[in-house]
Amino acid sequence: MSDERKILVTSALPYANGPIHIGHLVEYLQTDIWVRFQKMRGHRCIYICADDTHGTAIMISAQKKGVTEEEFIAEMSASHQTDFTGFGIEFDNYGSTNSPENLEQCNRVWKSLRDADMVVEEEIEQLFDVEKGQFLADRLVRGTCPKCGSKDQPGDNCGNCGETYSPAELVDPISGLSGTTPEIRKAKHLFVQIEKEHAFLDEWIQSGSVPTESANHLKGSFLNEPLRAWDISRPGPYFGFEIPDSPGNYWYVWFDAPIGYIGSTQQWCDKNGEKLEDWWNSESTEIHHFIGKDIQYFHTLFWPTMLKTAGFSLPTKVHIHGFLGVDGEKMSKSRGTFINASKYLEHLDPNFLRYYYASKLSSRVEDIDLNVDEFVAKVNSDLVGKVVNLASRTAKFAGAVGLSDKYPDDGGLFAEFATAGDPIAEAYEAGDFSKAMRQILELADKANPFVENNAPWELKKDPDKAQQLQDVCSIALNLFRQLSIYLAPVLPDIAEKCGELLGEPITNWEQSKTPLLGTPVNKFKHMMQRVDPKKVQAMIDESVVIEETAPAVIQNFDDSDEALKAEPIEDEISFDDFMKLDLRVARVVEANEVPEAKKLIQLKLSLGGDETRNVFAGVKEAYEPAELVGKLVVMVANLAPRKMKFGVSEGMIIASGSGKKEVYMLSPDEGAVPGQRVH
RNA sequence: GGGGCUGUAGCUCAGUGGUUAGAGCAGGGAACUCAUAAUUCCUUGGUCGUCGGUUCAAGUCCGACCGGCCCUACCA
Repeated sequence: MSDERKILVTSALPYANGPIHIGHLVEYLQTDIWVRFQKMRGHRCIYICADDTHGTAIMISAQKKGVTEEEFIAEMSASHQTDFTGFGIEFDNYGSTNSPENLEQCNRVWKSLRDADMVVEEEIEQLFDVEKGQFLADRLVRGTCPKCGSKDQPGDNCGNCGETYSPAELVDPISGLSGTTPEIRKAKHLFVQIEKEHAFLDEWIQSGSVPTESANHLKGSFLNEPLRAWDISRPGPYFGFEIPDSPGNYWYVWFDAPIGYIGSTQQWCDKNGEKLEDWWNSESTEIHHFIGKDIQYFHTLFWPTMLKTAGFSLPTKVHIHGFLGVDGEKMSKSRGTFINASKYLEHLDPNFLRYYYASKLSSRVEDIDLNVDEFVAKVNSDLVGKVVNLASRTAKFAGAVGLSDKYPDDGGLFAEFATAGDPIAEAYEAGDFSKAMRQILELADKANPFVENNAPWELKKDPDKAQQLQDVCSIALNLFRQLSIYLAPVLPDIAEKCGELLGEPITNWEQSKTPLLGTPVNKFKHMMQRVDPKKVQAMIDESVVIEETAPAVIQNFDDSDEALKAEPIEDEISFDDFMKLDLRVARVVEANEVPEAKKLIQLKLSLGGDETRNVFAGVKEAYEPAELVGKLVVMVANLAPRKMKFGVSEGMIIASGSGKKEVYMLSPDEGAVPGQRVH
């Protein structure tokens, strides 16, 4: 450990629009473990994070709550930090993107982009909500497609004809904020031409700073064609920083968020008498970002481009992780598996989750699954049964006499454990925590048989064997101490308790190489409770989100509000509006496989007599063509025809569900005949 | 369709081209009682998705196919 490294580590900045949940924690725990590991190895390592506080969503949430944005983000930041502290996540600095330090760094990066002639301006026609006094993001506008006349289309492209357009081209646009008709206003937007750095990115992506699988993905997608200029401005009002040389315009939240890494570092430097340049402009400092796969292109395309242009160091490594699932499914509020950090802490020990995640995380960009049964079994069996048990079963025999003065012959166990420290450290370094945990548990599996074979409980019965008893316990406790050192990045609490038990704090990895001798052994206290499955269940039960105002009559139905939340009810329409929609009962008379299509089935629908329609329906994953023939369905009969890849579709079948396999066609009760109108 | 990833025991996963493919958990049997119904020992269980190819040698490399996931294009 001669070469001390200087390492700056970040986790993605949590957005100040909601509480921390167990999905977020995959990232923060992973990063915290890595940072603690580096610190134990004697490196200079700082962990930098901040709340990501800007953007439209924050404005809307603050408005809803009736507080200022500043009040809103202050409260959220406090809540985030409480959660992080509760899980033992220790930042060296936790800042905010809404800070003077960050503004200063944004200005600096911005000036560099200007100087490098990376920024272009373009007038864009955008819709303005007069009532709310703000420009509307594309997704906040709906209206009629200018090309095909389909109603209720989003502001960026038509779901019907596929035409892309600007929201200003929509016919009869409606604001999603106020429901009023917005007016067209021109606004100047600023774009960063990252295409200018395409060659640099091609090379950087392959440099080893990005996981291979991500590099391959980027190479085959974004980098395979010219990179689109990045729209980094938003017209006011917008909660963010106003662009100094473009009054009335604000930096888009994704511009100032990553710069928040630097801004928060600046804050830390100011507090600690350090120079920012030593961390962000130094070849001897490593920079490691930990992020989720969903935001990789910000961190692997835009971010390096910004850093390079502004003369900052490039990331040494971008560690990318997958998403968290629970029991094989996405986290779900209705199932109670969307668990907030604070809710977890009400019921369970944070160390359980720290260990469980560590035992699942690898250096690959893979989703991990929190299997509830496995969670209980693994923590109880590995940590309580094997590791902690080692101390629990021997400490009290040694309490009276302490540890032996001379390390006894243990058949090479201590030396073996000490040697194992190197591969374990390698696994930690690579982010392969699951491998590290496996190796540590292998050691624990060698320590327990040692105790078994030397039966201290038998030795205790014979006063002549007192020395032997002390020796056996000294060995077992030293082995336990080695395990605690190796687990310390994951389980700092266990390391601390081990330090208390044996009278010497655990602070450094190298302590695993030398046994403790001749010191007293303190009274053993339980180091970790077993996981109580009942508490896990209680946590899940309390996390279930149900409809608040369910009328008494339907209380027996436990339908969740998930579907409604996913797609809120549309604005009110008049009866005339409704009558424009011509729904008809139709019979499927033909259903053909479209071999090249992934989602579509070609249907011939009969409205009775000779009236038929050719319809492409996106139900391939949910229905077999054969089972559809003869079926009565409900179709939109007067929908404008749409040209699709495999032909023209002349209508739409009514179905519910989120798509893919979750598609449920509606069919009439018996007696209905094709051609009948539905109203 | 294009791009990326993935398929090893009931479950979660290891397996630098080289002896009869491993671990943990779960299952079965026994021992022990120091320990938080902890521990230890023994044991059941796999055509390594399928088919080809390269090689003296393939779970491992290559190709095709089949299945799963993600992004994207066609969810009227």
